[in-house]
Amino acid sequence: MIFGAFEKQDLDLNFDVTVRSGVASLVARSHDSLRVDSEATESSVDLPPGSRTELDSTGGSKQKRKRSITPRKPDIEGSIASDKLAMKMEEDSSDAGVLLQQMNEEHPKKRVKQESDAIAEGFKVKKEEDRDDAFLISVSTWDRKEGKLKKEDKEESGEDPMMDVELEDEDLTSGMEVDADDIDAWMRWTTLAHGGVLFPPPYEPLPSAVKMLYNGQPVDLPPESEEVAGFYAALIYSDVVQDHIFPTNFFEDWLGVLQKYPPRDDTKIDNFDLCDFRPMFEHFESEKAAKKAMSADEKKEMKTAKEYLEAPYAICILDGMKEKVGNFRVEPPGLFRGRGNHPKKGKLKLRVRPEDITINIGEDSPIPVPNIPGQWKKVIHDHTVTWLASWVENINGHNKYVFLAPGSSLKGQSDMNKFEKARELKSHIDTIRKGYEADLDSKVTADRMRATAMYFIDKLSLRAGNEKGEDEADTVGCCSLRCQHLTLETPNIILFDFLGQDSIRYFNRVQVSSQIYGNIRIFKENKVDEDLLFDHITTSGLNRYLGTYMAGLTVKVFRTYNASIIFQGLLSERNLDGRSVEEKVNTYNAANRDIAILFNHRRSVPGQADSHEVALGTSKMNYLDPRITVAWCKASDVPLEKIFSKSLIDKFSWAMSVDEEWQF
DNA sequence: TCGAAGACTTGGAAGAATTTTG
DNA sequence: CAAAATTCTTCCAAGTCTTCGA
Repeated sequence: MIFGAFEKQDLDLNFDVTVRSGVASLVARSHDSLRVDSEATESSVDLPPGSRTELDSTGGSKQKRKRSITPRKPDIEGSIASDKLAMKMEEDSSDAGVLLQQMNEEHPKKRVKQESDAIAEGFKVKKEEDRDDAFLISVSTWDRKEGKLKKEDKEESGEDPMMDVELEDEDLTSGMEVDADDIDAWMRWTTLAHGGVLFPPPYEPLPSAVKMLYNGQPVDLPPESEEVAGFYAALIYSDVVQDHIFPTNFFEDWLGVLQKYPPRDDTKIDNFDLCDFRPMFEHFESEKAAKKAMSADEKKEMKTAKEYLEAPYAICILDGMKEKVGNFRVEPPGLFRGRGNHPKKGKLKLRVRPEDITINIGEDSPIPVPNIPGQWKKVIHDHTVTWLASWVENINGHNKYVFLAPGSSLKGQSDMNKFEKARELKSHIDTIRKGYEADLDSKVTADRMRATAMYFIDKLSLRAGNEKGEDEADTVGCCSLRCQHLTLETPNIILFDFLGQDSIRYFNRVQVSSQIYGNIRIFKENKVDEDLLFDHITTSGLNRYLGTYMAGLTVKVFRTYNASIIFQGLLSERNLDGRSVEEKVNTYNAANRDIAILFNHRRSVPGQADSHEVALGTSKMNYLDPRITVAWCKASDVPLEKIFSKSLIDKFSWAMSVDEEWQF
């Protein structure tokens, strides 16, 4: 009895695309076992009952819940005081070496690793050295942050005069009694030095021979409007432009720019159909070709120059440790590429200036100087957040942040916390399942809806499904499912068909109990297609309910939990004795694939419109506890590099030391 | 109490780099 | 060897969930 089968033809609308190594179907027979059938490999595996709830004795340290108390935040906002301005780093000295030196002078007790030779030369650091170093750093920082080391932690931070100031400040200004322990819990760093963000180079006007045509005639555009025209010109043959919304939004915004910066030859542009961007497109193409045709040496030289330019921004010093920064390059202007049917796609994403950017940095660290003219919007010293810089993008008004790289200790710490929380769910899952099963026939509609939603979240790993606005793509998750997204088929089959995150289609035919089936029929009664299926529940209500079972439990934890526990079960079922490394890797990938299919992780196949294949990377990156993989590799003698790329090994450095017995 | 703002994780596309194939 | 295929990295959009503020 097949439950929730992905059928080949369901994976895309018009094309017969082969899902190459297996179409898996999730088979749920009872709440105690989930089965993943891999049709193509003709193998089916069952998790032994109980394996999902097996308790683990190695349980990690209980992490203190971040912000479990809600005292008023200390006033952390700073200003660009004139004396600080004087301390600004000089353009060519704002590199890691200088940052390190400063940190050493100001915090002599925070032993900053002296690597003057390597770091002073920044970009010249050899890759291998760099990696070893990063590994050492993240391990030691991680130790420091372990809950049991908190005492030491406190003593250490006590050495920093700024911490004392913050604490006193808090005690004075808030009526609430907050002990130093609590403050400590939501401080994410003590000292932080960094080089700010790297702005893209200013726009360079096209050669005068390259002009767009309007009504067949070349138009002399000023650089400001030429730049925006160029954004569109680069896309004229691409798929993103082949609908109505994109060009319409582009044209509207471009007309706005043209009003301010009209053609110098007084051409009046008001009809999009008369615009011919092909000369610009061809120019870009030939530039691309020229770049491609460069000799290997030239390419290498350019790369080195780029790394040299970026070196001061690529790392920061957090609590005395060198850490990689993630997205230090400011997003260049362009046309907004919303996914799916986004009503704002094609709109102009403006160039970000220093005046748009808030810098978050340690009080004692030199304030970086922007690499283009201008002053930062403001400089703050917020120890409770992990971002180095932020700005508001103009399309949706959302905040954007510069964070540390995935391999940093800060990110590694959160990542480990995430998986530890998922492991904690193991000891509550039975109670939770009993709870929602009992509520499936509740007389209270809200409870019955919540129970039914929980069933989908638990069994199908659906996302929570927060409410979305009119000015966003119409996508849904569990709580935002509408009647039109579920079709009932006899006997007891539910057909799910909706667009999830990134407008990826979720199509699944699922056999359910008559209780679930009946519930859905009731929830759909007297409603139209556009009505909410679960109109008596919300994501925040659902999360509040989950929180009563386990502190910090939310819907998303179920995804992490399900992915990791099922994956581990799949791996442990295969006896790999005497198999070649290649066969073992194939087994691993098959299990990974089953998870990716359950989670509906897909990517489009280049060239073939609307056709998708299973993507393994997302689950590996976000949902599968890396310690499962490390332990499996050790136990089965498979080099980790066969499974994790360099950047994943870096990201998961916190997980490398588990032994082969380790269990999720 | 509730909508908006804020902070962080999750996600696919595109481009770059590397490996395989012919 | 080149080009095709595959894998990895970068980019930045789109989620989740918490906190803020009226």
